[in-house]
Amino acid sequence: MVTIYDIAKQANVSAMTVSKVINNTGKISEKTRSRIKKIMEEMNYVPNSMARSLVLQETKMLSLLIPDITNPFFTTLARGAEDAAMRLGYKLLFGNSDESLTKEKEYVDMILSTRVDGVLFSAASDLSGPHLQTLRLHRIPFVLLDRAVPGHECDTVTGDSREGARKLVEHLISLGHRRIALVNGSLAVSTARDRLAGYNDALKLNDIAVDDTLLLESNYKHFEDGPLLRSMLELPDPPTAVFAGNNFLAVGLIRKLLELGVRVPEQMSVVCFDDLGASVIDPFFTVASQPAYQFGAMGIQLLVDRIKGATTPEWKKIVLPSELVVRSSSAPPPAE
Amino acid sequence: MVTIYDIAKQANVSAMTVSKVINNTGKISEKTRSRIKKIMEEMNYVPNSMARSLVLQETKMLSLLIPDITNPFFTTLARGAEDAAMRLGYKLLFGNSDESLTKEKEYVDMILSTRVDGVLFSAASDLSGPHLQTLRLHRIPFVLLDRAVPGHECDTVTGDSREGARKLVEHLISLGHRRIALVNGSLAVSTARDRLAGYNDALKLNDIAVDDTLLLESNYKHFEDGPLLRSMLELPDPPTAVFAGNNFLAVGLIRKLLELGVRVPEQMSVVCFDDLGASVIDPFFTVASQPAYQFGAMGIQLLVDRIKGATTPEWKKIVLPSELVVRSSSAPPPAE
DNA sequence: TTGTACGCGTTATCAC
DNA sequence: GTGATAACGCGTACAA
Repeated sequence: MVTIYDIAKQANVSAMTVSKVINNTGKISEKTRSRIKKIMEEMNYVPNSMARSLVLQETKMLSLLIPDITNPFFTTLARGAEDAAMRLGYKLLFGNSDESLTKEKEYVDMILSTRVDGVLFSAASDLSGPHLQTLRLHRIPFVLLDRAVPGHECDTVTGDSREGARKLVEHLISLGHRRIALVNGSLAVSTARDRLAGYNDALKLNDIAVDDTLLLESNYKHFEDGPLLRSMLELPDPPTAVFAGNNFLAVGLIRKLLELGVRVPEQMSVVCFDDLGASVIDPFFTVASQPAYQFGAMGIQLLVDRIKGATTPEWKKIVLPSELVVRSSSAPPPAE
Repeated sequence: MVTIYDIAKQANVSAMTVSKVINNTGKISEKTRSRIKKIMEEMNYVPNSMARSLVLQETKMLSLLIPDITNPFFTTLARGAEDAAMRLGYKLLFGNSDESLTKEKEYVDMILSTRVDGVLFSAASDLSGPHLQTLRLHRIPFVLLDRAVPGHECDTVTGDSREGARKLVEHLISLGHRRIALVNGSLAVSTARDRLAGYNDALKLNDIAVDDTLLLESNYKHFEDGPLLRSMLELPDPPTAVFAGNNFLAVGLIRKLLELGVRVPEQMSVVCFDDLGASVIDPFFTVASQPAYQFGAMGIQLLVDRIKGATTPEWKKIVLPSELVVRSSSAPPPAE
């Protein structure tokens, strides 16, 4: 491996002069500068970023922890973070916790030993609290993305889940639905709680009683509660519409409905949070679409501001609006 | 930041003793070992992996470069790579080249300066050759994933694109199609060339003449050639089926067809390479499905073998089979 | 404008 | 069993 010393020897200068050329620091005559640059080219020299980090006490690396790398919401968010990071001169270390606390912990350990300058953290659930404590203990700045963690004040970029959920459900109500089910993610995740709250808001605003038998708590990765759905459909007064907590739940739900011979939207309307990304043929779902790319981009911006101390001490809370997009998965309830 | 010396001082031993405890190396009395461990806990000590890498001359990090982080094929591949890497004690540094040579180069530079132990490389195109040269020049082991680069012999994990394409097209032929269009990715990408070859194989085997007017070279990210498609449909003898080079092309194509009022599969059959992942509602496409997760997992295995010198000198070429999955996007051609 | 001495946090070697 | 020393590749402070 060619080092700064090899270059120095070749150029008949000290290592320091080479270092100064690399970093454009100090005064160097144009002549030696270009001579050294040429030699670096010829010898294929690449600075060792670890050695540099060791002395500089910064890595110029940020870490992005997401809970599901297969979900288009998070991959789009990742693209936003990646672009912003690169633009600001940082590298991004991706981590995929797979909604698992164990994996998340492994990534936190790696983050600590790698000494990244900051973390963009989309928590697996409320139980991620200790992981945030660990980061704080080690003075690693972080920004929470998409999901808040109760009891942890910090910079955050979240969506307006409550608002968005209310709009979706009111859309259903305006179509004439009054029996509206909610198939949600785990209530240990803040967005799921907010979406439930928005759902409740909408019902209350329209004088519809909340019926617990219409509430299903599943998880954001897969819809696995076919039997519960079936018994919900067999209720004396079954739902005519379902609000799914995220895109994957909506997909799983629809698959199950198709299997059960329930047509959407003729017999059952389905709406959901988050869009489905590029791989969908016929935009079909009525959704509350979130600006995923912006989540990542703004998160990085916030994080870098915090690292550079360019922010006021109080925590910044950015809330990104979701947009109600009405498509063909929602329609008036079937006539009695 | 607490260092090995802080621990040593607290424990009244030398830094060396602490190091030995950390790495379970050398002889240490059980008593001091547990005492030191306890102190490390209390002081929240985390080894600095950069300092360690500097002296050890290895980082235990691998890099994965993929061309499209929004494509389910590559995210699934990434999951496979991630799991395998973690299992073998390596961290994974993701890079998303976005099918862009410029971004790819930036990632290669970062790879060099980070001194990763090896690279899993899914090349943007044949033009990535120089990037591979760079890696080789710096003696960084790499494994090519999914896409070969002509003129670069190395370990590879690829799919049987030619075979799979032939099977897909023969499936169409067996349904009665004889005018079969190909909407392909850039021919600067090896898989696109292989799929074209498989397409040609199938036609030749069945005595169907290749008609250049039925060939469209687009790109794997988006289908953007609506006008060309339209003129193809206005041909005196238009195609009755299309073979799309990958999943995103198929989706873009279908969207365009819907727009033009062409029904699939009644008026036009569509088949494609790669499946669409978890976010698809009603598995619809007839596809050649590739074991994406395996691509990543086996790639890591190969790479680590190579790093450890556990492999024979000759290059390993793993070819993963694709599976023809017949669904509802393909049907006999419309009766004349 | 250029060079010297030192330190960043860790481990290998070898002596005690 | 334990410890002193040097080395990994680089940048800062200070001299020259």
